[in-house]
Amino acid sequence: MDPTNLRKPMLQLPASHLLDGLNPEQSRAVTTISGPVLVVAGPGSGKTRVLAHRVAYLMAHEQVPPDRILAVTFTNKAAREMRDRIERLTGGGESARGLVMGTFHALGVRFLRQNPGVVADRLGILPNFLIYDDADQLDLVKRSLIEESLDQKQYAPRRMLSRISNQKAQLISPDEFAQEHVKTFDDEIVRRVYATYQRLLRKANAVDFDDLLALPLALFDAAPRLLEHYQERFLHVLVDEYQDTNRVQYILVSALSGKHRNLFVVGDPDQSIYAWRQADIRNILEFQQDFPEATVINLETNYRSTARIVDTADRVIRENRQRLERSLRTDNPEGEFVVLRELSDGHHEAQFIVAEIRRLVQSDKVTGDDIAVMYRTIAQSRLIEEAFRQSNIPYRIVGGVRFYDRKEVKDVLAVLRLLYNPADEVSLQRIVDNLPLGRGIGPKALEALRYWATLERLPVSEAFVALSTTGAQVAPELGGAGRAASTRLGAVLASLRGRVGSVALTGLFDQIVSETGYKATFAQDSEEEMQRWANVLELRSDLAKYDEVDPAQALPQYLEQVALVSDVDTMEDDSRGRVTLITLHSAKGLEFPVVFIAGVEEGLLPISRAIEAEWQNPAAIEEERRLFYVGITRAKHLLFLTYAGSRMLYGGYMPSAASRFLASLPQQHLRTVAARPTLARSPGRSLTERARNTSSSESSRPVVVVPAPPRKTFAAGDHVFHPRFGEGTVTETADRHDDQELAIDFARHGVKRLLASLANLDPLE
DNA sequence: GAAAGTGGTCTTTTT
DNA sequence: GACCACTTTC
Repeated sequence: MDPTNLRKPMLQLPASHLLDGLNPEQSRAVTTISGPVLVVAGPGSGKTRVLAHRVAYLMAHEQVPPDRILAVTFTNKAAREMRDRIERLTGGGESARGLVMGTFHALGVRFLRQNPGVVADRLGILPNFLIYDDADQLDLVKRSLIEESLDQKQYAPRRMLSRISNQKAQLISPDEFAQEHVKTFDDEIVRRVYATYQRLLRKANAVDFDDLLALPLALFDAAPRLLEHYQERFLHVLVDEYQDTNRVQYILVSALSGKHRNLFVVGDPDQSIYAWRQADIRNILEFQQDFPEATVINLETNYRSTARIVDTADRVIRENRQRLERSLRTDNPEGEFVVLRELSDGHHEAQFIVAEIRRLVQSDKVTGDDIAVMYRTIAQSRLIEEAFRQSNIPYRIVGGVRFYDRKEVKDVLAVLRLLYNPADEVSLQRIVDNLPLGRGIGPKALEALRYWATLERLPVSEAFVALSTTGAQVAPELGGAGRAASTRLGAVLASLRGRVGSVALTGLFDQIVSETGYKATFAQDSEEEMQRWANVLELRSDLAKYDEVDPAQALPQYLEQVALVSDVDTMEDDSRGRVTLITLHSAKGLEFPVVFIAGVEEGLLPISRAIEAEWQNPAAIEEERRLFYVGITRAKHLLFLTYAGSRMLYGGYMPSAASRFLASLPQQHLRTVAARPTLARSPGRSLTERARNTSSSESSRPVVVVPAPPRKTFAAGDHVFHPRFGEGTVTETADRHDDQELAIDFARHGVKRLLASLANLDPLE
């Protein structure tokens, strides 16, 4: 941590091996050590490798002490992997100790935690601050709406939060917003909500994700010598996924590298998929303007995917107008065809994916680990998950509801959070609403205590504690039942607080679930309840990981980890044979031998919101196209693209059209199969009909349509898969005209009699 | 104050 | 079809 610590590293390894196996451009990226460097790296071009080798090279060859290197990654997982890699390259052991590496947000916390005095004095944030996640923020916005007497129907909290976050990501304070950015009545509402939100956030001694980026800058403004200290210290600053940085991150990085100007950024403008959270593609496009002396290196050779996949990706992304002209190439073999498949609906799509996965796994060429199914929206995962469960295909889901976001987990976490930060009103509210101990404490009691606490200049939870210790003088207008219930809660909080810092977190957990009566709320007889209780116990095992940590430090460290881990971070490298289900966004940076992209449809990819905004904002569609590009380029060997003719939306089936993006797929790499005629559930028109009937929009351009395979016939004993009923065995068959009537015994639904032509059955081996 | 019921609204992606 | 805010009923 000490910047004056300029000790020479003990590494005396020959550094020559660090360039082994790198191509000339990669080598140049590793060895261009002084001045700003921009590496524009296409997918699969070895950028992770370059980053790791560069850091290792700086340490081993240039003798830069690890603690004078700062590397920013997009996820914690990437940081972990990078560290491992660097350690392996530099002789293992603890060689990478001292390297400052992590996400922007983790880095932000680090700066704040390292300077508690200045942060408290100048920014008004006490050392025990909490990090509010998305759900907490939303709670706070709702509370702000209530305080401002605004209708939640009219001013959707989600939208308000997104507008607030946009302001914060541009460093626009509530005051500045009020003075310069209020143009419409809606802006005026935003102004009010933003101001209140920010006030409540600070009152709760909490910071949100945007603050984690903005507050370090405020800190440096308040204490310029602090910035100088870090500038002096960091000889080298490296940033991964630079195309997805926002304005604040750009300023932070520029500031930190301001002294030595050794700023090394790696990114791919074609993979910029976070504009919606204020990522600013200009950061990478204008790097050379910002740093005129910059060296620019292009990595265009793809080592990941087959030639057919690379060419397909290249053709797709070429259609974007706002783009640096460049190409992606590979020396890899041609590989297999890309498969494009139309299905009648989402069930059938899931069933197709299941059938293909079975086929692949049974061929022994791949295992479940090798396969990922990607989609645009989390909602799509449900049908696929269901089909996997019914077919006993092991899977894991990345994204969606984080473990820490589950209700029952959050309930217990709320207590831990409140113990750490008594000002955390969001958690207090949660406890009052959800734990048995909160019963009997209604809005009136809470308001009375809140009022009293304000008068006494205490955090609200202290009012509860005070009730249990000093009783009568507290909140005199609080009557009978409410007073009794509040006193009970206060007593438990006081008792728990007495043990914080001296007892291990698991001990605290045990006391919480028993004394708050939480454990008793889970009914023994309900399977669902038992599952939820199992989740609570899983939280206990998670806490147990911190039992080795000094009890005084365990709670803050744990809570910080909870706030900053993403779902991808917890993804194990070894998925133990399970297929990965993942959103396209989360899949960035990953690779799989086999990739399915489901729902390549108008309305999903591109998403409907982007289509609606198309005329006003064509860039939105381009971002969707980049997302598709990211998906395609995750695949090493096999790529399957599927879309459905109709899809369930708001509880009803809606016709769905093939994505416009499919029109740019090169036909020579494609195997296309249209939907089988399915009479049962097919309100959507087939692709050919759609191409014939709709007008000249791009989306209607026909993709090659291969005739549907001949209808299969079934015999008794056949194993089949039905999109609704799952797996079953044919027990009887009877010929009806040119059709078959089948009796099928389904594992989960018993015997059904179905017509072969209508039932969407797929044979199973 | 709590539980059960009703009607209206939504679904983009995440550190 | 799921979830939430709001109501009715006890």
